[in-house]
Amino acid sequence: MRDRPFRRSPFAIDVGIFTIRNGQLEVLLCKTSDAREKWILPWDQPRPQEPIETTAQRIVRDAVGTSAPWIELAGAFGEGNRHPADAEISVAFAAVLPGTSPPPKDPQLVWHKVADLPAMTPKKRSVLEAALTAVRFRLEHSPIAFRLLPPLFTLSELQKVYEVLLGKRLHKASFRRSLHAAEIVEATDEWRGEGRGRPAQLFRFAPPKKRRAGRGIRFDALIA
Amino acid sequence: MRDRPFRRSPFAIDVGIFTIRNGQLEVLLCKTSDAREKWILPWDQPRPQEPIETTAQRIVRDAVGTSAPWIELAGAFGEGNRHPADAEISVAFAAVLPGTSPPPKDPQLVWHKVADLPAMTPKKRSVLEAALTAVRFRLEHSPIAFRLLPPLFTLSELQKVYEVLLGKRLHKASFRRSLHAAEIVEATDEWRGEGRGRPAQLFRFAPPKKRRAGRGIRFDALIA
DNA sequence: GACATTGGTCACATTTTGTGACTAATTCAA
DNA sequence: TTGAATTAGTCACAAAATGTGACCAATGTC
Repeated sequence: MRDRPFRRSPFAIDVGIFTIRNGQLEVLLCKTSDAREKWILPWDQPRPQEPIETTAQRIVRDAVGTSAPWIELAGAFGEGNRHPADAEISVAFAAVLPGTSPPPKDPQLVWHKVADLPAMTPKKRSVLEAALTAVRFRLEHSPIAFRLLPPLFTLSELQKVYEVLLGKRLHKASFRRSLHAAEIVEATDEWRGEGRGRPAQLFRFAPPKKRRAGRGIRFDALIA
Repeated sequence: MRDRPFRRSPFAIDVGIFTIRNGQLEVLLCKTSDAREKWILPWDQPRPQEPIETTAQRIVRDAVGTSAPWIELAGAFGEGNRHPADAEISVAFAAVLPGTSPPPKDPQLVWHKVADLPAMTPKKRSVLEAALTAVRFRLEHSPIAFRLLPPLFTLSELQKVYEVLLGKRLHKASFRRSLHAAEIVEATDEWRGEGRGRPAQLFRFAPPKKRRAGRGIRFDALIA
């Protein structure tokens, strides 16, 4: 995010950066210098010739020091000149980071629980909603959940990520059965003991080679 | 689509307009004045203060006289000044029309079978691919298939739409069972005889009131 | 050692889906 | 007029996927 863009540009890139910490979904917001304590999403403008995905990743890097293991287009908005740089159009991206990522580099950047957001303008808020919707929506088609975890993780941790994103409890046996059937995780020979309870085996994400042909139509997934 | 934009604007809206005619998926393309006979998607630039969804619908109306019953954001592209109006960013929408829609108003606009596309620049082509992907991808969450049909349709027609979009045959009994279970169609007391064979009952789309809570995770829908 | 806690698996009931075969209503040709 | 061809619509059963409770295993705590 820059205070003085080196080139005036009529569009802006906003990025909703999400992570899970302490079992809660959080988003990285930026405090404005505005007296009314409004918060906005990290943003910037594309440099000349810069692809917008590159801009989005640059915004993430500027905010937390590393690029996001998952990032995707979430929406586009005509803004009516309300954006900080008077952008007429803003393009929103959604990104996720592992919960183990380093803290923000700028004190104006603060992680906020998605369940307890601070004051934002309705417009900013709706951009955030779009990013959040994109994350939840792509959950079953993109390996988002795995990107919210470090390379090695336990199956309980993975299940917890799904539970947080879906907002509902899952049954352990069902969850693991689907996981193994899809051959989407690979067991390592490492185990982790986390204080009390039996130690858990560590797994890594195994990108699927070939997708099985999907089954019939699911009309019950239709909205409106 | 305008030849001389009344306001220079650095971004453009492209719309992939799809329909199904004669059992084939088709897209509406515009012939450029270029000697090399390249084809592009219908496009325009937003007017001052105009929301981009409005621009997209205006492009559809200008092309075929009616607005699209379904239209949705499909992608955003940094273009590196290759767009006809030197746009740096183009926002792509995907739209569908019933196969019964009137023919294009401009002779430069021609329906092309998606399975047999004419010469396009790689960039334009990838925008079209993005629009097509958006249609296929949203198929199970948006009532797209119903928007490709007139208000009253037979179940065989609906099945055919799904088969064309999915690129595979479906089993009649399964298809209808899912359809009725989701209460997504409503029988009318009209019937239509189409030459030979038993007449078919006409149905209308019944927007679902309440979604059933989805079942477990489908890891086999994950890509890459 | 008993117990609480977390990980991991199993078996079985229930639900959903795949599939072929069947009946119904119409047109067309002999 | 009859029967083959064609398209619509339904049924029943097999196969597969999912929901669910119970169980055993390994660790820390008291």
